[in-house]
Amino acid sequence: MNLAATIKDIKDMTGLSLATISKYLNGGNLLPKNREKIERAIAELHYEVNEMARGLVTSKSKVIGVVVFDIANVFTCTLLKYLGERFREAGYAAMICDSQNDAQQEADNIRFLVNKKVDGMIIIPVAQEAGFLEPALKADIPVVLMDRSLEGSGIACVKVNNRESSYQALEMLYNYGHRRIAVIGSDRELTGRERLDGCLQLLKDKKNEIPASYLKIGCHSIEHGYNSMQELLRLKEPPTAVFLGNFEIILGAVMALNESSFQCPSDISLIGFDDLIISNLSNPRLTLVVQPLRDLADNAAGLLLERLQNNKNTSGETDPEKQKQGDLILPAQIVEGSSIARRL
Amino acid sequence: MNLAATIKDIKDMTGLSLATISKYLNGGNLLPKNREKIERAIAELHYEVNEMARGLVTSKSKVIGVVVFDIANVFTCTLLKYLGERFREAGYAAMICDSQNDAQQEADNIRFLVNKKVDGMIIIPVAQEAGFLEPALKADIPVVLMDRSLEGSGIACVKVNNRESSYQALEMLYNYGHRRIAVIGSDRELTGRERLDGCLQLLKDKKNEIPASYLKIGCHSIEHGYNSMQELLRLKEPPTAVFLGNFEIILGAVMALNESSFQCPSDISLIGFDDLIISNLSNPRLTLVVQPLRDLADNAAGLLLERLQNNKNTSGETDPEKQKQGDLILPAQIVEGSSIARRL
DNA sequence: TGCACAGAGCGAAACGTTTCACTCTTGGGA
DNA sequence: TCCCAAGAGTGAAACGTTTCGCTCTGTGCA
Repeated sequence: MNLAATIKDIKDMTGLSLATISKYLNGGNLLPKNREKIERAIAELHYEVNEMARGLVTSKSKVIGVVVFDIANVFTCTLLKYLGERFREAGYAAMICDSQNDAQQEADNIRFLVNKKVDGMIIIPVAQEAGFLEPALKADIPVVLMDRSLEGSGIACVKVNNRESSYQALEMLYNYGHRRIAVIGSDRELTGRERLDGCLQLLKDKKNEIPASYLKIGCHSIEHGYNSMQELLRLKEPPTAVFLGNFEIILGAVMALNESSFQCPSDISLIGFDDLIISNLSNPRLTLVVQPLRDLADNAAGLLLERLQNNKNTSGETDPEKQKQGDLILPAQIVEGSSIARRL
Repeated sequence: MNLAATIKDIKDMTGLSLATISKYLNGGNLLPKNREKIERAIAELHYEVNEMARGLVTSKSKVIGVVVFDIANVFTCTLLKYLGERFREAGYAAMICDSQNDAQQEADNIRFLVNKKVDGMIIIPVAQEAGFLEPALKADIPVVLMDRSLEGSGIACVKVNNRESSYQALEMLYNYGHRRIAVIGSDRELTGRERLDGCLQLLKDKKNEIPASYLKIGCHSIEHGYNSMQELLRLKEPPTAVFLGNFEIILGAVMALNESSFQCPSDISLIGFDDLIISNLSNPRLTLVVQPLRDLADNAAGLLLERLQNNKNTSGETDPEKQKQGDLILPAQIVEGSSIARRL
């Protein structure tokens, strides 16, 4: 039916040339009289730029691809929210792809976004090697990682100081007088390994040996948290404090604890890594290592937008030295609840 | 540098015409020998279709726009996950836009997606009137709503039976012997109003009058839940049971309860509307009205995909009667925890 | 042997922009 | 008064596909 108006219709209506109208659309200088004419025509015709035609010529889409390992969790979607805000301010839209924790799908996502000619990408990766990024790098699309670095890839990653924060979390337990400290964590992703590292380092530094049964290493899942906590509580000598490696583990562990006869913090103290919102639900309120999600998103978005800007200026001739930026590591913050008891 | 290969490079390499190669790309019939030639060339050149050029000609993008009122919550992003799965299966990608609970931004999002020439839209709206959808409807883009209908708009909405489920939830409290029943809810969105309606209807049907102070009507926010619960507990005669209208309200209310000396369920019983996952954290486990998120997403995606299919077949000549579909209403399910005590 | 027809391939136009290189106009300084 | 530069506008080519209407080839049947 009524096909969308094009620049040609404006030309017919105003008598101006395509080039002039294009100039107007892209913010060039025009005689006020012509400017007015065009504006009237646009209003009357309800003209809207056809982004595909524009994209075809400029090979820019004003779209940023965001690839996340799993979209259905609070960590991810809060980041998405903040990222979205930044991009929108800068005139970019976000195209969000969920990898569903599957490396194959992640690789597909990258290819898909390359085809869509996104101008840049933010990625929270599933894979542990940078190979899957090749299509993007080949197409000269700037990439910024979040949360999980790809070691040795030379691709910048914005993340939290997992190691140091976990160290501090365990230090807190230690300073409260705890010696029988258990750790439920994951060694499946870098993030988890870094957190484990931090925990083990503190124990080592304090020469606070713990039995192997206190070390529950699996993946970041509700199940692992649930089972591990059950096992810990069943021990002849259960720990007096437990470090919970991420949101899902907290969820599972608290569930197991709630079903048991143990009380927090009188019987068992808890400190968790991740989300703030959940601490509202548990009683007592959990003490948590909280990631500065807003800062993480702001920095990642800023880094990417800056690159997009630079790429435009230097028209591709980017200094390879500048590309090889290291990680940007932000401090996490311990927010105290009342889930840690003092032991003397 | 190495510009992406185009169909023309394949032409040069194979000696075939552009039309033939295009035919190959779109699944037409070719001599095996030519098919092979093209495949070899594609592999060698790492050719990938330029979606913008294709889109310019076909004015199809194979992208579905998803506009959500707020991206940073479990309800939304779980839906996004399921929707994404369906769309991916059907060869579509999702472009997700966050309206941040702001009608202005929502209208911008619609315009943006129309410009991006998305093939269809799924919308969980902020606005209560359908006006903001005009750009999409004008451009003949099929739209399916979720969770919140736009009354009188004639646009299909996939949602849960808020009224009936809330009715049943209150009935459950009533059947457990509760008479002093309070309701914390929202009248800001249709969803909230429907739930309130259901609650009030049960009270009416049972001729179970409650004091005005038991009716806490505000918005779906943590704050409203928190403040309302505090106020209820401070009453001379507090309720024995409370209905919590959505996830955020549950969060706030449980927080207030945890800080008080009241115990659930001995002092006060709870039933909440929304998310399953949170019930794992609270102690005791909450009894909840749970929405069938997977079904909601499957149905919404199915409805939209079907329309896209039909539009293609009939090339625009859609029966206006068919467009004016009513809402698709799915039943929610009450999942019992142990947050309701028996009162006799 | 001739004919019709289906299948395969082709050339060129079209999609709606941007951009390059050019022309025209105007006004100010020498 | 003349000249020049800056500013404003223009026509045409280009971006990488799809698609329309056409031609060519070869097969099977009468």
